[in-house]
Amino acid sequence: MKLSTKGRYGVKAMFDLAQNYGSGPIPLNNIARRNNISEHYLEQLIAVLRKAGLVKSVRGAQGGYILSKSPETITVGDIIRVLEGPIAPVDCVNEDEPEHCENADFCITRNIWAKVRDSVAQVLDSITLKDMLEESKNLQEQSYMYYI
Amino acid sequence: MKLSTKGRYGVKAMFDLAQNYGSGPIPLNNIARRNNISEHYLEQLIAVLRKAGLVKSVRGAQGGYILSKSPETITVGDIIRVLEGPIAPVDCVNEDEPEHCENADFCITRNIWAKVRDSVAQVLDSITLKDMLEESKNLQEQSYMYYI
DNA sequence: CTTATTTCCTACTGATTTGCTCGGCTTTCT
DNA sequence: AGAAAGCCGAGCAAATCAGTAGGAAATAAG
Repeated sequence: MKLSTKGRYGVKAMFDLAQNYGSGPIPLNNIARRNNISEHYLEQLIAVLRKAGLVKSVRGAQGGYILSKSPETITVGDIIRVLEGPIAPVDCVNEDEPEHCENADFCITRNIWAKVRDSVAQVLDSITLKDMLEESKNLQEQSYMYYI
Repeated sequence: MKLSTKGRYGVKAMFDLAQNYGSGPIPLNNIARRNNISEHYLEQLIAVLRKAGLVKSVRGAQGGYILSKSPETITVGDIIRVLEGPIAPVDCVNEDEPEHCENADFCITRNIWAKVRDSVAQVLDSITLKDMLEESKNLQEQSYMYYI
């Protein structure tokens, strides 16, 4: 039940882009440096995000990446699904094309995995990049208060 | 975010033992055959469950395995934790000993993974083997009704 | 006492996934 | 022209997965 670094790095990178939303294209090496991620590896991940239409790229000098939609319209679930595939603890409850299983109708464990899938999806789909930006602002205010 | 076969097979095997609870020790080859699992492989998994105290074994002819507690006191979460380790989509929100991360206090993504962990744990910890037995009975009744 | 049944234990293995690295090509701004 | 970026494909070491293989020890039944 672990997430791979694809999903983790992907969410970090997208959050970084959200924090810089409106400031033009952000070069990948900036994102990689700020988040301690190998630039070459992140390149492969963001290529997937680009092909899925979540980010746009600007080539050439002063180029970089931009969110293709505003932060409130992108959820963590969107990012995870692109990088990790459909949310499902086991293949027989896959969101897209559930693997066929002849005794699915009578399978008790299957119902459990469906519940897990739904609860994970509910959490991930309810959090937008904008929510994260706001939470980040709250945290900063709190730590400011702490030093008064 | 996939469960391995360890968790899946383990829950199936434990549910099988729950269905046979009170009928003395159940030999492993029966469980393996009923659930289409390699007996040798299941052997390794049930050894872990035994060492964790979830099942008891009876050696020798007419031996086998028995749940060490009644089905209503064993949750799916208990089984998964034994076979797959602590529930956590990433190590920094591990239930037992979270991996140290110096900027955990300011990490926004960390909060997301903690929410995922909690929602998964909530689902898995709320389902006991007895719940599964009852659901199984309901399903059987429904399919009986269907044929009247 | 012997034999069949069953658990217990250790080691090995092929396939797949993960988490990268390396090198080079193309585009575009200055 | 040159530097700064994205784009692309190949390769690779380590870990994990999902088993196999083979036998030793315990116990019930005959």
